Amino acid sequence: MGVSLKDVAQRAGVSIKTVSNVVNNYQHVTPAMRAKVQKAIDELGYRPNLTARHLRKGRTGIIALAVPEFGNPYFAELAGAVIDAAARHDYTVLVDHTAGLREKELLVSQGFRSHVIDGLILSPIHLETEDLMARTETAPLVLLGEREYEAPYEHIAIDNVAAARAAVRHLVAQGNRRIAFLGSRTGQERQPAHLRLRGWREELAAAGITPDESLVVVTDGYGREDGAAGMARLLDREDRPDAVFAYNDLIAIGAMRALTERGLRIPDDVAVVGFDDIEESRYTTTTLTTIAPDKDAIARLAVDSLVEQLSGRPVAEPRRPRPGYRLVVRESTTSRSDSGHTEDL
Amino acid sequence: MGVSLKDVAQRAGVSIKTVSNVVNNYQHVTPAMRAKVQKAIDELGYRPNLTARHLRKGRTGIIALAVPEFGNPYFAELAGAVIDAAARHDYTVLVDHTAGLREKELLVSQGFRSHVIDGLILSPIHLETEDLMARTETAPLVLLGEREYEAPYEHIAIDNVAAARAAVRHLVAQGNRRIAFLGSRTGQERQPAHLRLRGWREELAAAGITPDESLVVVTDGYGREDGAAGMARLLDREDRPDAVFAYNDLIAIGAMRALTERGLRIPDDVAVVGFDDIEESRYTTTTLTTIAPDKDAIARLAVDSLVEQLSGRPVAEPRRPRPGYRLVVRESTTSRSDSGHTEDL
DNA sequence: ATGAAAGCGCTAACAC
DNA sequence: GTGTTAGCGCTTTCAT
Repeated sequence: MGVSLKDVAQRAGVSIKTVSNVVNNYQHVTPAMRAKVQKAIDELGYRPNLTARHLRKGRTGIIALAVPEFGNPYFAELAGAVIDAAARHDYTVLVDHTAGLREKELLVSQGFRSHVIDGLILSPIHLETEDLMARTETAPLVLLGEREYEAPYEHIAIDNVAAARAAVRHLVAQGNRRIAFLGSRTGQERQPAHLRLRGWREELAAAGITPDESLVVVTDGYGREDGAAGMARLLDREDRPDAVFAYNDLIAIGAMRALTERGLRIPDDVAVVGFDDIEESRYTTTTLTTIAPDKDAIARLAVDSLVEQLSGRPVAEPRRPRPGYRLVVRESTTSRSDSGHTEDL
Repeated sequence: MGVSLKDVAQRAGVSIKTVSNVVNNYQHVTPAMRAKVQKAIDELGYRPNLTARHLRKGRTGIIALAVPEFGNPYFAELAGAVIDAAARHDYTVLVDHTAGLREKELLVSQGFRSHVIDGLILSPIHLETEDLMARTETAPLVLLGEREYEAPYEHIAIDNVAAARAAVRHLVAQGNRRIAFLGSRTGQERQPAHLRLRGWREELAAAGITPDESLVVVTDGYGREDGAAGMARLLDREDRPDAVFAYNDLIAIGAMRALTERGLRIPDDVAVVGFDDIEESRYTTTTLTTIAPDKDAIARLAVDSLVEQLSGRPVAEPRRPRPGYRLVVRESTTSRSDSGHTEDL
């Protein structure tokens, strides 16, 4: 096995405690002693066994982040931001994906690695409030994303309704009237796209346009192919829309692909707005107008909340921090000369 | 603190060992005893403390994966594949990113979390052979990616030279002659793009075309913006190329964006080939021809190798498994009717 | 088939 | 300032 504190102590001719003091940069160690111990450490190539330290301290310094899938760049970019935010607090991140399966989300929220992770950041899609209420795991949990829950957990999310309204308002301002919503899951109230769909309804109504529910398109998933398939179905109808508000950028990009394949021009024939501001949206041939959630702020708020709870703050009254977002206007909704500006909201 | 084995033993009126037997599904436990213990476990809500188990067993069941950045979908997609492959061996993956910094790569390879990870899969960019030789950490390490090392570690990578040659051969077959290489780092031999650049040189020579080194474009990084900037510089010259072979898909996508902005048609004016086959490449307005490494195979081979080493196989003679790859022909190199076919190589 | 006891490597109390 | 000791929760001989 490896070299332990005992081995180093023996070599240096001191006690275990002294070596421990040196390793942990304890204040009151004479420089001479420190040097002597350090020499033994170097000679033996000693590396502290963090597992033992974890057992002793009851904490590991590891937090978990569970997202639906890395295939969606939004979550990949978010994961990078979380890792950086956690590193600033000396936490390491264990990343997992749930494939958007309620089963897997449940498993993760119950603490799939009990006692090895100090806390969890979870971005659920199909988890239900009752799942959360039945949770027995005691490690702190912070929720991310659009789904809303009646459960005593901190939830970090931008104001999705307001953001969706901003997107639709922009489309209306550009003169569009038949605006479709692409990426609904089912007709139910608690579906993932709930809030953005509500924003779509509210803003249309506010603009004096009666929301045409037949323009709400259900997709199988939230990827590019789902957007392409949904858009294709929409275009098969007689009365095609003049604009599309997509649940996320991937769906929007899939939709743009479908439009291109049919020879339709963006935005002249159909304007498109997405949601997420993944980097890809800045490089599509027709660059994509989108809502840009402040991913760094989301990551920071989530990690800060977790760290705070780990330091002992009670969660009696979970807050609901609101990270910022922007509407980023690009070519998919405007003539090229107009695009490129950004609206902070 | 939490509920321990001792608490359960006390409640059930048995010894610790018996409870442990039940928890670990040990064979020789009478059903009656098992039921009694299980009851106590359920009543107390006992969860085994994995940290303690780790300390005792000297293994944690956690392996680390370190990639340059999640912003590149290739690595995000690969990470997903590695997590799945590891799960099949009951390993959990701790994902980290190095930002492509040699400093960070060094840190990670030295075992940034000693004793908590059983092994490491690292995709280096700027790490040097000497760094690897100086490594003191004993946890097994598996290397990924294009860089080559003279060090005793297993290295999983497709045949980059052959793959690059296939890409260039395809371009030549389409009638292109002035084929640029986009994404070189410096003029040195050991640069990251080394092998793909060699493939470019070899295939051109084989086709009877003298490689024009002025068509090798250095970029600052490996992202979309780097590709756009590099392509712009190339187009500022008088004698523009008729085709571009990019180091990866992101650079290729950036290049396509630059071409579009200048009103050039793809592939009529300039054909483009990428490398990685990220999903995005199937949805760009002009879909991108690319080399598609078998990511699942790469992930599987890497995890299998690690697991094998963890089970005791010596690494005296590290192998060099060669996962497969394909040339996926899309619109960026052919007229639309020709595209969509795939060549297994 | 079950129990008793040792010890994985470390930190935290408490002595000196 | 430095040494001694107990114990975190678990698995693993070794008894019985």
